[in-house]
Amino acid sequence: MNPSVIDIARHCKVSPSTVCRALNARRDINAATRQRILTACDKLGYVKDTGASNLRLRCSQVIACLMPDQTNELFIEKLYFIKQAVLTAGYHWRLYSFQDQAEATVLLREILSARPRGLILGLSLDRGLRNLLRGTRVPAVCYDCRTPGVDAVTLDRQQGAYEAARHMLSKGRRRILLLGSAPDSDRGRGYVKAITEAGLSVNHGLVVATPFGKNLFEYGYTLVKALLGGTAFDGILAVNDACAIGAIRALKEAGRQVPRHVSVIGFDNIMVTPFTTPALTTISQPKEEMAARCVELLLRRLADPNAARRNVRLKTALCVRESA
DNA sequence: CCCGCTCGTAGTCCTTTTGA
DNA sequence: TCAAAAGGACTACGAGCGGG
Repeated sequence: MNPSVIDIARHCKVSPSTVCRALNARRDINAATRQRILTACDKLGYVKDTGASNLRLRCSQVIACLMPDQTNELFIEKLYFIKQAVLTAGYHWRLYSFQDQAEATVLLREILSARPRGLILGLSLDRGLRNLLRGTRVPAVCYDCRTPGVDAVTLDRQQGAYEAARHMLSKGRRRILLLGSAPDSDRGRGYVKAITEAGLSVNHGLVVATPFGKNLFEYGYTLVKALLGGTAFDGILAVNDACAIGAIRALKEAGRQVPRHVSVIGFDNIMVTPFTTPALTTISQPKEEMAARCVELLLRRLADPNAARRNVRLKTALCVRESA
């Protein structure tokens, strides 16, 4: 049985309230008394019962983050900025990651039962889960996804892809490969818009959709390698930087120079790109701003649970690194 | 006598368990 | 079935004490 503040108080011959003062770094306690209590906590193996603490305070200080499992660099960077934003706002951060919808459902129930102060969701909720969320009244915000009735921060990928494709067209590229995105996806719509605005028609042989997988470096590499034998292209708009880096490797192996022979634009601007692949132009996600806006929306919802729902849509920025 | 520091008492929070 | 109790952390309020 874990010792409680009462046990610590008894051991130190003070009251439980004095122990609480010591544990919570309050000013109204003598420094020597505080040190004596903290030493006793260490000695007796005291661990705060957060359930009881939440009970007393009527809320927890935890902002939970439920995100899909991913192993890519972008995911790590996203989490880093979300965590920083949560900590900066003075809350604790807990990450829960899921592999499929079934696990997400189980985790969401677990999260809500712990009554977090807020929730950052990396998935769209179905009707059942929306009802669950509404019942607990835990304020939530969707990160880069949408759920009816829930605040959201999303990214305008269509505009990003549109600007990227226009950039390549302005450099004289006419056969641009859309690598990893379907024509009816956000990126695909931006691509199609730019192509048609330039008076060209969309060549469906230049649109290759790939499912999101564990290793997009590999996808980019193998797909471009396979295409190089038969399909002519002078530009690649890749679904993300990892895919683009794989594509560039395949191009190099085939003796094609980037960007002299083929322009390549990735998506996401992961931190490693400028060091590993300086020639790669990329469409930058404002990850830090997205995280900050999420927390901002949560705090707003905490202050006014009845505030009108908001969807903050952020723009991408084209980071041009190539010279061609 | 007043003020500030330190610490204790009593009561609160809400859900689950227990007992009548 | 329903009321009461339990669980642990926390704080509002107030008391004791010493120094100016």
